[in-house]
Amino acid sequence: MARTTGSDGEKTEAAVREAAVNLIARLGYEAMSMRQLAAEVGVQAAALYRYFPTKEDLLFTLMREHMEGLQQAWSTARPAAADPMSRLAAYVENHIAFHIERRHSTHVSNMELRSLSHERLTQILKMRTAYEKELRAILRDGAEAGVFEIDDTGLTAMALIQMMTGVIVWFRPGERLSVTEVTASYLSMTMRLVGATISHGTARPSGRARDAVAL
Amino acid sequence: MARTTGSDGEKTEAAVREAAVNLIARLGYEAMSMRQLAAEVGVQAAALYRYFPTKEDLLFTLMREHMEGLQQAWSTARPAAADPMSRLAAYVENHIAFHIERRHSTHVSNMELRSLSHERLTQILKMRTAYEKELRAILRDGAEAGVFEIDDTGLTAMALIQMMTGVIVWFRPGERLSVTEVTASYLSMTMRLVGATISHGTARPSGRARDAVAL
DNA sequence: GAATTAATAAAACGAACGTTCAATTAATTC
DNA sequence: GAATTAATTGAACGTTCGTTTTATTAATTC
Repeated sequence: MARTTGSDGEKTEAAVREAAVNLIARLGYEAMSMRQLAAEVGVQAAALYRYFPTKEDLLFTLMREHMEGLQQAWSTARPAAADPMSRLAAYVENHIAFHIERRHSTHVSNMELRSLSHERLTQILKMRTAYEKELRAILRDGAEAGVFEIDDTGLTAMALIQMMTGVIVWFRPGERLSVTEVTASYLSMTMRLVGATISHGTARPSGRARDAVAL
Repeated sequence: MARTTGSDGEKTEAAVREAAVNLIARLGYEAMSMRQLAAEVGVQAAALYRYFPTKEDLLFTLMREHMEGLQQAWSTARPAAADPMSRLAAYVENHIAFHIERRHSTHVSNMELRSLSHERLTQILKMRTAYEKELRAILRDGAEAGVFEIDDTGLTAMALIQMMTGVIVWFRPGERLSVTEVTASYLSMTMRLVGATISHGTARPSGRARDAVAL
Protein backbone atom coordinates (compact mmCIF):
# COMPACT_ATOMS: atom_id res chain seq x y z
CA MET A 1 0.00 0.00 0.00
CA ALA A 2 0.97 3.63 -0.35
CA ARG A 3 -1.17 6.73 -0.50
CA THR A 4 -4.57 5.91 0.94
CA THR A 5 -7.89 7.03 -0.45
CA GLY A 6 -9.17 10.23 1.08
CA SER A 7 -5.81 11.10 2.60
CA ASP A 8 -5.28 14.83 3.15
CA GLY A 9 -2.09 16.44 4.36
CA GLU A 10 -3.73 19.20 6.34
CA LYS A 11 -6.08 16.88 8.14
CA THR A 12 -3.31 14.43 8.93
CA GLU A 13 -1.08 17.14 10.32
CA ALA A 14 -3.88 18.43 12.54
CA ALA A 15 -4.57 14.90 13.73
CA VAL A 16 -0.89 14.42 14.54
CA ARG A 17 -0.79 17.60 16.62
CA GLU A 18 -3.86 16.71 18.58
CA ALA A 19 -2.79 13.13 19.21
CA ALA A 20 0.70 14.28 20.17
CA VAL A 21 -0.56 16.76 22.77
CA ASN A 22 -2.75 14.12 24.36
CA LEU A 23 -0.14 11.38 24.29
CA ILE A 24 2.70 13.55 25.58
CA ALA A 25 0.48 14.92 28.34
CA ARG A 26 -0.42 11.38 29.39
CA LEU A 27 2.84 9.49 28.90
CA GLY A 28 5.49 12.19 28.76
CA TYR A 29 7.55 13.19 25.74
CA GLU A 30 10.33 10.66 26.24
CA ALA A 31 7.94 7.82 26.93
CA MET A 32 5.86 8.44 23.83
CA SER A 33 7.25 6.70 20.76
CA MET A 34 6.73 7.88 17.23
CA ARG A 35 5.19 4.52 16.42
CA GLN A 36 2.69 4.96 19.24
CA LEU A 37 1.79 8.41 17.99
CA ALA A 38 1.42 7.13 14.44
CA ALA A 39 -0.84 4.32 15.58
CA GLU A 40 -3.04 6.84 17.41
CA VAL A 41 -3.39 8.82 14.20
CA GLY A 42 -3.96 5.68 12.15
CA VAL A 43 -0.84 5.94 10.05
CA GLN A 44 2.64 4.47 9.81
CA ALA A 45 5.49 6.08 11.72
CA ALA A 46 7.29 7.15 8.57
CA ALA A 47 4.33 9.31 7.56
CA LEU A 48 4.89 11.59 10.55
CA TYR A 49 8.17 12.78 9.06
CA ARG A 50 6.36 14.43 6.22
CA TYR A 51 5.06 16.99 8.72
CA PHE A 52 7.72 17.20 11.39
CA PRO A 53 11.39 16.57 10.56
CA THR A 54 12.19 15.28 14.04
CA LYS A 55 10.41 14.35 17.25
CA GLU A 56 11.83 17.42 18.92
CA ASP A 57 10.52 19.65 16.15
CA LEU A 58 7.09 18.31 16.89
CA LEU A 59 7.44 19.09 20.59
CA PHE A 60 8.77 22.54 19.92
CA THR A 61 5.93 23.33 17.53
CA LEU A 62 3.36 22.33 20.12
CA MET A 63 5.00 24.46 22.78
CA ARG A 64 5.51 27.50 20.61
CA GLU A 65 1.92 27.47 19.47
CA HIS A 66 0.75 27.07 23.05
CA MET A 67 2.69 30.13 24.12
CA GLU A 68 1.52 32.11 21.10
CA GLY A 69 -2.04 31.15 21.94
CA LEU A 70 -1.59 32.33 25.50
CA GLN A 71 -0.17 35.67 24.46
CA GLN A 72 -2.91 36.14 21.92
CA ALA A 73 -5.64 35.24 24.39
CA TRP A 74 -4.31 37.81 26.83
CA SER A 75 -3.90 40.54 24.22
CA THR A 76 -7.57 40.03 23.36
CA ALA A 77 -8.79 39.91 26.95
CA ARG A 78 -6.59 42.74 28.22
CA PRO A 79 -8.63 45.83 29.11
CA ALA A 80 -7.57 48.91 27.16
CA ALA A 81 -7.01 51.30 30.02
CA ALA A 82 -8.25 50.40 33.43
CA ASP A 83 -7.39 50.46 37.11
CA PRO A 84 -4.97 47.83 38.44
CA MET A 85 -7.72 45.83 40.11
CA SER A 86 -9.71 45.40 36.91
CA ARG A 87 -6.57 44.54 35.04
CA LEU A 88 -5.59 41.98 37.64
CA ALA A 89 -9.06 40.49 37.54
CA ALA A 90 -8.86 40.23 33.76
CA TYR A 91 -5.44 38.59 33.98
CA VAL A 92 -6.59 36.00 36.48
CA GLU A 93 -9.77 35.20 34.60
CA ASN A 94 -7.96 34.86 31.31
CA HIS A 95 -5.18 32.79 32.78
CA ILE A 96 -7.44 30.29 34.47
CA ALA A 97 -9.87 30.02 31.55
CA PHE A 98 -7.04 29.45 29.11
CA HIS A 99 -5.24 26.90 31.22
CA ILE A 100 -8.31 24.88 32.04
CA GLU A 101 -9.35 24.89 28.41
CA ARG A 102 -5.90 23.77 27.31
CA ARG A 103 -4.94 21.50 30.17
CA HIS A 104 -3.03 18.98 28.09
CA SER A 105 -1.19 21.61 26.13
CA THR A 106 -0.21 23.38 29.35
CA HIS A 107 1.02 20.14 30.83
CA VAL A 108 3.27 19.62 27.83
CA SER A 109 4.59 23.17 27.82
CA ASN A 110 5.38 23.11 31.53
CA MET A 111 6.71 19.59 31.98
CA GLU A 112 8.71 18.88 28.86
CA LEU A 113 10.93 21.93 28.68
CA ARG A 114 14.03 19.89 29.41
CA SER A 115 13.62 17.94 26.21
CA LEU A 116 14.22 21.05 24.12
CA SER A 117 17.59 22.09 22.79
CA HIS A 118 19.19 25.00 24.60
CA GLU A 119 18.31 27.42 21.85
CA ARG A 120 14.68 26.43 21.67
CA LEU A 121 14.34 26.33 25.43
CA THR A 122 15.52 29.93 25.54
CA GLN A 123 12.98 30.86 22.91
CA ILE A 124 10.06 29.38 24.85
CA LEU A 125 11.23 30.84 28.15
CA LYS A 126 11.44 34.25 26.55
CA MET A 127 7.80 34.04 25.56
CA ARG A 128 6.84 32.90 29.01
CA THR A 129 8.76 35.71 30.66
CA ALA A 130 7.07 38.26 28.43
CA TYR A 131 3.70 36.96 29.51
CA GLU A 132 4.62 37.00 33.21
CA LYS A 133 5.99 40.50 32.85
CA GLU A 134 2.46 41.71 32.20
CA LEU A 135 1.38 40.46 35.61
CA ARG A 136 4.34 42.09 37.32
CA ALA A 137 3.45 45.39 35.66
CA ILE A 138 -0.09 45.18 36.97
CA LEU A 139 1.11 44.38 40.48
CA ARG A 140 3.65 47.19 40.41
CA ASP A 141 1.09 49.72 39.20
CA GLY A 142 -1.36 48.60 41.86
CA ALA A 143 1.25 48.79 44.58
CA GLU A 144 2.36 52.26 43.50
CA ALA A 145 -1.24 53.47 43.40
CA GLY A 146 -1.75 52.13 46.90
CA VAL A 147 -4.46 49.75 45.74
CA PHE A 148 -2.39 46.65 46.50
CA GLU A 149 -0.21 45.73 49.45
CA ILE A 150 2.75 43.82 48.08
CA ASP A 151 6.08 42.91 49.64
CA ASP A 152 7.92 41.87 46.53
CA THR A 153 6.38 42.21 43.08
CA GLY A 154 8.43 39.49 41.40
CA LEU A 155 7.90 36.98 44.16
CA THR A 156 4.17 37.70 44.31
CA ALA A 157 3.85 37.30 40.56
CA MET A 158 5.52 33.90 40.68
CA ALA A 159 3.38 32.81 43.61
CA LEU A 160 0.20 33.83 41.82
CA ILE A 161 1.14 32.16 38.58
CA GLN A 162 2.08 28.92 40.29
CA MET A 163 -1.16 29.02 42.23
CA MET A 164 -3.30 29.68 39.17
CA THR A 165 -1.56 27.29 36.80
CA GLY A 166 -1.75 24.63 39.50
CA VAL A 167 -5.46 24.40 38.77
CA ILE A 168 -4.73 21.98 35.95
CA VAL A 169 -3.21 19.50 38.36
CA TRP A 170 -6.39 18.82 40.27
CA PHE A 171 -9.22 20.32 38.24
CA ARG A 172 -11.29 17.90 36.19
CA PRO A 173 -14.17 19.32 34.14
CA GLY A 174 -17.56 18.00 35.11
CA GLU A 175 -16.68 17.26 38.71
CA ARG A 176 -17.65 19.08 41.89
CA LEU A 177 -16.82 22.58 40.72
CA SER A 178 -17.53 24.42 37.51
CA VAL A 179 -15.00 26.59 35.72
CA THR A 180 -16.96 29.66 36.76
CA GLU A 181 -16.89 28.69 40.43
CA VAL A 182 -13.19 27.91 40.37
CA THR A 183 -12.39 31.18 38.63
CA ALA A 184 -14.46 33.15 41.14
CA SER A 185 -12.71 31.47 44.06
CA TYR A 186 -9.27 32.06 42.62
CA LEU A 187 -10.10 35.67 41.87
CA SER A 188 -11.17 36.14 45.44
CA MET A 189 -8.02 34.49 46.79
CA THR A 190 -5.87 36.55 44.46
CA MET A 191 -7.39 39.83 45.56
CA ARG A 192 -6.91 38.96 49.20
CA LEU A 193 -3.35 37.78 48.56
CA VAL A 194 -2.35 41.10 46.99
CA GLY A 195 -4.15 42.98 49.76
CA ALA A 196 -6.54 44.68 47.36
CA THR A 197 -8.50 47.48 48.93
CA ILE A 198 -11.64 49.19 47.66
CA SER A 199 -10.40 52.45 46.27
CA HIS A 200 -12.41 55.48 47.41
CA GLY A 201 -11.28 57.68 44.58
CA THR A 202 -8.08 58.67 46.35
CA ALA A 203 -5.12 56.37 46.70
CA ARG A 204 -4.17 55.44 50.25
CA PRO A 205 -0.40 55.05 50.05
CA SER A 206 0.12 53.26 53.37
CA GLY A 207 -1.65 51.40 56.15
CA ARG A 208 -2.96 47.92 56.08
CA ALA A 209 -6.02 46.56 54.35
CA ARG A 210 -9.15 47.80 56.00
CA ASP A 211 -11.78 46.96 53.48
CA ALA A 212 -11.06 43.60 52.01
CA VAL A 213 -12.75 43.06 48.71
CA ALA A 214 -15.62 40.62 48.64
CA LEU A 215 -15.94 39.05 45.20
CA MET B 1 38.03 -6.96 36.64
CA ALA B 2 35.43 -7.77 39.23
CA ARG B 3 35.11 -6.57 42.82
CA THR B 4 37.14 -3.40 43.23
CA THR B 5 39.32 -2.57 46.19
CA GLY B 6 37.56 -0.55 48.83
CA SER B 7 34.11 -1.28 47.41
CA ASP B 8 31.31 -1.10 49.98
CA GLY B 9 27.68 -1.98 49.34
CA GLU B 10 26.20 0.62 51.64
CA LYS B 11 28.26 3.43 50.23
CA THR B 12 27.54 2.41 46.67
CA GLU B 13 23.81 2.25 47.31
CA ALA B 14 23.84 5.71 48.88
CA ALA B 15 25.84 7.04 45.94
CA VAL B 16 23.34 5.51 43.53
CA ARG B 17 20.40 7.17 45.29
CA GLU B 18 22.02 10.57 45.32
CA ALA B 19 23.16 10.39 41.72
CA ALA B 20 19.74 9.12 40.65
CA VAL B 21 17.87 12.00 42.30
CA ASN B 22 20.11 14.54 40.63
CA LEU B 23 20.08 12.90 37.23
CA ILE B 24 16.33 12.29 37.16
CA ALA B 25 15.68 15.85 38.32
CA ARG B 26 17.86 17.18 35.53
CA LEU B 27 17.09 14.84 32.65
CA GLY B 28 13.83 13.20 33.61
CA TYR B 29 13.30 9.57 34.52
CA GLU B 30 12.76 8.28 31.00
CA ALA B 31 15.67 10.24 29.60
CA MET B 32 18.13 8.95 32.20
CA SER B 33 19.68 5.62 31.24
CA MET B 34 20.97 3.09 33.69
CA ARG B 35 24.36 3.31 32.00
CA GLN B 36 24.41 7.06 32.53
CA LEU B 37 23.54 6.62 36.18
CA ALA B 38 26.19 3.96 36.60
CA ALA B 39 28.81 6.19 34.99
CA GLU B 40 27.91 8.98 37.40
CA VAL B 41 28.46 6.63 40.32
CA GLY B 42 31.65 5.28 38.78
CA VAL B 43 30.43 1.75 38.28
CA GLN B 44 29.13 -0.53 35.53
CA ALA B 45 25.40 -0.66 34.81
CA ALA B 46 25.10 -4.26 35.95
CA ALA B 47 26.22 -3.29 39.45
CA LEU B 48 23.10 -1.18 39.94
CA TYR B 49 20.96 -4.29 39.87
CA ARG B 50 22.49 -5.50 43.08
CA TYR B 51 20.68 -2.66 44.87
CA PHE B 52 17.54 -2.08 42.83
CA PRO B 53 15.90 -4.92 40.90
CA THR B 54 14.52 -2.61 38.22
CA LYS B 55 14.73 1.02 37.16
CA GLU B 56 11.18 1.58 38.34
CA ASP B 57 12.03 0.14 41.75
CA LEU B 58 14.71 2.76 42.04
CA LEU B 59 12.28 5.55 41.16
CA PHE B 60 9.67 4.26 43.56
CA THR B 61 12.17 4.02 46.40
CA LEU B 62 13.24 7.62 45.88
CA MET B 63 9.65 8.82 45.86
CA ARG B 64 8.53 6.80 48.85
CA GLU B 65 11.43 8.01 50.93
CA HIS B 66 10.75 11.58 49.87
CA MET B 67 7.16 11.33 51.02
CA GLU B 68 8.15 9.63 54.26
CA GLY B 69 10.62 12.41 54.89
CA LEU B 70 7.96 15.01 54.31
CA GLN B 71 5.54 13.37 56.71
CA GLN B 72 8.25 12.96 59.31
CA ALA B 73 9.37 16.57 58.98
CA TRP B 74 5.82 17.74 59.55
CA SER B 75 5.16 15.44 62.48
CA THR B 76 8.27 16.94 64.11
CA ALA B 77 7.41 20.54 63.29
CA ARG B 78 3.71 20.27 64.06
CA PRO B 79 2.76 22.23 67.19
CA ALA B 80 1.17 20.06 69.86
CA ALA B 81 -1.99 22.03 70.48
CA ALA B 82 -2.26 25.50 69.12
CA ASP B 83 -4.61 27.93 67.46
CA PRO B 84 -5.23 27.55 63.70
CA MET B 85 -3.07 30.51 62.81
CA SER B 86 0.02 29.13 64.57
CA ARG B 87 -0.62 25.75 63.05
CA LEU B 88 -0.97 27.23 59.59
CA ALA B 89 2.23 29.21 60.07
CA ALA B 90 4.06 26.06 61.14
CA TYR B 91 2.70 24.18 58.12
CA VAL B 92 3.81 26.85 55.68
CA GLU B 93 7.24 27.21 57.22
CA ASN B 94 7.85 23.49 57.28
CA HIS B 95 6.56 22.99 53.77
CA ILE B 96 8.72 25.69 52.23
CA ALA B 97 11.84 24.79 54.19
CA PHE B 98 11.51 21.13 53.30
CA HIS B 99 10.86 21.71 49.62
CA ILE B 100 13.66 24.19 49.17
CA GLU B 101 16.06 21.89 50.97
CA ARG B 102 15.02 18.94 48.83
CA ARG B 103 14.39 20.64 45.53
CA HIS B 104 15.64 17.80 43.35
CA SER B 105 13.80 15.17 45.29
CA THR B 106 10.59 17.20 45.09
CA HIS B 107 11.03 17.61 41.37
CA VAL B 108 11.28 13.86 40.98
CA SER B 109 8.31 13.12 43.21
CA ASN B 110 6.09 15.64 41.45
CA MET B 111 7.09 15.18 37.82
CA GLU B 112 7.69 11.47 37.42
CA LEU B 113 4.52 10.04 38.88
CA ARG B 114 3.35 8.78 35.50
CA SER B 115 6.29 6.42 35.29
CA LEU B 116 5.03 4.40 38.26
CA SER B 117 2.83 1.36 37.97
CA HIS B 118 -0.79 1.90 38.90
CA GLU B 119 -0.36 0.22 42.26
CA ARG B 120 2.68 2.23 43.24
CA LEU B 121 1.19 5.45 41.97
CA THR B 122 -1.76 4.86 44.26
CA GLN B 123 0.58 4.27 47.17
CA ILE B 124 2.45 7.54 46.65
CA LEU B 125 -0.74 9.52 46.08
CA LYS B 126 -2.15 8.14 49.29
CA MET B 127 0.81 9.50 51.21
CA ARG B 128 0.48 12.83 49.50
CA THR B 129 -3.22 13.04 50.25
CA ALA B 130 -2.59 12.28 53.91
CA TYR B 131 -0.14 15.15 54.07
CA GLU B 132 -2.50 17.55 52.33
CA LYS B 133 -5.31 16.48 54.62
CA GLU B 134 -3.43 18.08 57.51
CA LEU B 135 -3.61 21.45 55.79
CA ARG B 136 -7.30 21.06 55.07
CA ALA B 137 -7.91 20.30 58.74
CA ILE B 138 -6.11 23.45 59.79
CA LEU B 139 -8.07 25.54 57.30
CA ARG B 140 -11.36 23.99 58.39
CA ASP B 141 -10.65 24.56 62.08
CA GLY B 142 -9.65 28.13 61.38
CA ALA B 143 -12.74 28.77 59.30
CA GLU B 144 -15.01 27.27 61.96
CA ALA B 145 -13.34 29.33 64.67
CA GLY B 146 -13.89 32.45 62.57
CA VAL B 147 -10.17 33.11 62.37
CA PHE B 148 -10.02 32.45 58.62
CA GLU B 149 -12.29 33.52 55.80
CA ILE B 150 -12.42 30.66 53.35
CA ASP B 151 -14.78 29.92 50.46
CA ASP B 152 -13.86 26.32 49.89
CA THR B 153 -11.44 24.46 52.14
CA GLY B 154 -10.35 21.88 49.59
CA LEU B 155 -9.81 24.38 46.84
CA THR B 156 -7.90 26.73 49.11
CA ALA B 157 -5.65 23.92 50.31
CA MET B 158 -4.78 22.98 46.73
CA ALA B 159 -4.14 26.60 45.81
CA LEU B 160 -1.84 27.08 48.80
CA ILE B 161 0.09 23.89 48.16
CA GLN B 162 0.59 24.68 44.51
CA MET B 163 1.72 28.18 45.43
CA MET B 164 4.17 26.99 48.07
CA THR B 165 5.59 24.04 46.18
CA GLY B 166 6.01 26.30 43.18
CA VAL B 167 8.90 27.91 45.00
CA ILE B 168 11.21 25.19 43.73
CA VAL B 169 10.55 26.20 40.14
CA TRP B 170 12.10 29.63 40.42
CA PHE B 171 14.02 29.68 43.70
CA ARG B 172 17.79 29.25 43.48
CA PRO B 173 19.77 29.33 46.72
CA GLY B 174 22.28 32.13 46.91
CA GLU B 175 20.45 34.50 44.60
CA ARG B 176 18.49 37.64 45.36
CA LEU B 177 16.42 36.25 48.21
CA SER B 178 17.31 34.10 51.20
CA VAL B 179 15.23 31.17 52.40
CA THR B 180 14.18 33.20 55.40
CA GLU B 181 12.97 36.09 53.27
CA VAL B 182 11.08 33.82 50.92
CA THR B 183 9.43 31.98 53.79
CA ALA B 184 8.40 35.25 55.45
CA SER B 185 6.87 36.53 52.23
CA TYR B 186 4.98 33.33 51.58
CA LEU B 187 3.72 33.25 55.13
CA SER B 188 2.43 36.77 54.73
CA MET B 189 0.75 35.96 51.43
CA THR B 190 -0.78 32.82 52.91
CA MET B 191 -2.26 34.64 55.86
CA ARG B 192 -3.79 37.26 53.62
CA LEU B 193 -5.09 34.63 51.22
CA VAL B 194 -6.97 32.80 53.97
CA GLY B 195 -8.24 36.10 55.33
CA ALA B 196 -6.58 35.61 58.70
CA THR B 197 -7.76 38.08 61.31
CA ILE B 198 -6.18 38.96 64.63
CA SER B 199 -8.27 37.11 67.13
CA HIS B 200 -9.37 39.23 70.07
CA GLY B 201 -10.08 36.30 72.33
CA THR B 202 -13.56 35.80 70.90
CA ALA B 203 -14.22 34.25 67.55
CA ARG B 204 -16.03 36.48 65.09
CA PRO B 205 -18.05 34.01 63.04
CA SER B 206 -18.96 36.32 60.15
CA GLY B 207 -18.10 39.60 58.50
CA ARG B 208 -15.17 40.37 56.33
CA ALA B 209 -11.56 40.84 57.33
CA ARG B 210 -11.06 44.05 59.21
CA ASP B 211 -7.64 43.59 60.72
CA ALA B 212 -5.35 41.98 58.23
CA VAL B 213 -2.34 40.41 59.83
CA ALA B 214 1.01 42.04 59.29
CA LEU B 215 3.79 39.54 59.51
C1' DG C 1 45.22 -19.92 54.80
C1' DA C 2 41.19 -22.16 53.01
C1' DA C 3 36.37 -21.48 52.35
C1' DT C 4 32.82 -18.43 51.90
C1' DT C 5 30.48 -14.31 50.95
C1' DA C 6 30.12 -9.55 48.90
C1' DA C 7 30.73 -6.54 45.13
C1' DT C 8 31.73 -5.81 40.89
C1' DA C 9 33.12 -6.20 35.61
C1' DA C 10 32.44 -7.78 30.98
C1' DA C 11 29.74 -9.44 27.60
C1' DA C 12 25.67 -10.47 25.70
C1' DC C 13 20.28 -10.60 25.06
C1' DG C 14 16.20 -9.33 22.59
C1' DA C 15 13.41 -5.45 22.13
C1' DA C 16 12.43 -0.88 21.03
C1' DC C 17 13.91 3.46 19.57
C1' DG C 18 14.17 7.62 16.00
C1' DT C 19 14.84 7.97 11.43
C1' DT C 20 15.67 7.03 6.29
C1' DC C 21 14.76 5.17 1.81
C1' DA C 22 12.59 3.22 -2.01
C1' DA C 23 8.36 1.81 -3.83
C1' DT C 24 3.51 2.60 -4.57
C1' DT C 25 -0.86 4.56 -5.07
C1' DA C 26 -4.31 8.62 -4.92
C1' DA C 27 -5.24 13.07 -6.37
C1' DT C 28 -4.36 16.88 -9.32
C1' DT C 29 -2.79 19.32 -13.38
C1' DC C 30 -2.48 19.97 -18.15
C1' DG D 1 -5.61 10.31 -20.41
C1' DA D 2 -0.81 11.23 -19.64
C1' DA D 3 2.25 13.55 -16.54
C1' DT D 4 3.00 15.31 -12.23
C1' DT D 5 2.56 15.94 -7.49
C1' DA D 6 0.93 14.54 -2.73
C1' DA D 7 0.55 11.13 0.73
C1' DT D 8 1.64 7.07 2.51
C1' DT D 9 3.47 2.18 3.19
C1' DG D 10 6.82 -1.37 4.28
C1' DA D 11 11.19 -2.56 5.18
C1' DA D 12 15.36 -1.60 6.89
C1' DC D 13 19.40 0.96 9.45
C1' DG D 14 22.29 1.60 13.25
C1' DT D 15 21.85 2.73 18.06
C1' DT D 16 20.46 2.49 22.56
C1' DC D 17 17.70 0.63 26.01
C1' DG D 18 16.80 -2.28 30.49
C1' DT D 19 18.25 -6.39 32.04
C1' DT D 20 20.60 -11.12 32.68
C1' DT D 21 24.36 -14.23 32.97
C1' DT D 22 28.79 -15.62 34.00
C1' DA D 23 33.21 -14.91 35.60
C1' DT D 24 36.37 -12.66 38.68
C1' DT D 25 38.28 -10.44 42.49
C1' DA D 26 38.11 -8.25 47.37
C1' DA D 27 36.80 -8.85 51.93
C1' DT D 28 35.38 -11.70 55.60
C1' DT D 29 34.81 -15.91 58.24
C1' DC D 30 36.41 -20.01 60.28
